[in-house]
Amino acid sequence: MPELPEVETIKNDLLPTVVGHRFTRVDILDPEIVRQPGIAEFCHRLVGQRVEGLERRGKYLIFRLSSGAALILHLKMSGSLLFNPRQIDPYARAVFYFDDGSRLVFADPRRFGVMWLVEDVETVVGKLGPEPLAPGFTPEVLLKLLSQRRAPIKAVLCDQDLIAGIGNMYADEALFRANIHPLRRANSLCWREVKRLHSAIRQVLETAIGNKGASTDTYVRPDGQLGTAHSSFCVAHRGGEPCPVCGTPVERIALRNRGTYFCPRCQPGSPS
DNA sequence: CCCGGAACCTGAAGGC
DNA sequence: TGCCTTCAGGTTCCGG
Repeated sequence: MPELPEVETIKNDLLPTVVGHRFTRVDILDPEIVRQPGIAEFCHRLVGQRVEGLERRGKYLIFRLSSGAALILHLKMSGSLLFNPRQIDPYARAVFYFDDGSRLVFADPRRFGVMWLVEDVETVVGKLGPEPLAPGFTPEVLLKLLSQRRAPIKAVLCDQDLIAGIGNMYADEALFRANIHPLRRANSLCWREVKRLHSAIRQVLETAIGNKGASTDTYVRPDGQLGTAHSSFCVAHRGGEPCPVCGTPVERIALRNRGTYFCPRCQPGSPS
């Protein structure tokens, strides 16, 4: 599942290969993947544009174009970007061709992935909360966000309008490292817990970026390599396995229809 | 506004 | 072998 570390890795991998090149052709194989504008206009306005920059915001990937417009991609749960793949991917939804002969394939088995071509990036990413790795994201900022919510802390961490980029797996990992039960109400955390959580969020995300993302499911890097971040996960996707700290079996509960993994001994307490 | 649940989608994996 | 259920989960929509 591409979350912040996976999208950051894809951005870093693609940066040297696409920046400075022009789109010469775009094939849309699944019309559902284009959210805005219509397909014909999307292709027409993209072809001929040079990529001036590549950025990440939350889980969104943003291609800055020479016209001033931007191509924005969201991989959702199962999307991947493949650069010059050897074989045709059976789940290819769109193919971009560049002026140096290279091509970029947007593949997505579950068909949730989407793209926009917009003049103003803010119309797509405008409601996102702060970047958790930006200097301005301090423990004080986190405390303020959490103090306004009484939903379970796990659900709040995954809310993109509050903090951008954290998804199911990294929320579980951050809460484990901070020794906080996922069902605790967000506004019940004390200052020490907020500081621990702030530090845990940054550690978990930075470590995962260093490991080039987590290949738990369909995620691959543009060159086809897998990320290795999942091998150092403590609880995420590890139901029944022993906690690496105390040996207690990792528990799995459902929260908002999402698997939530935690250690009942290292993350004690329940709601309230 | 806040919160929780369902829906969208499809393949893998496990049970019987 | 084959059918059925569960799991995976980012985002959006809807009802309370």
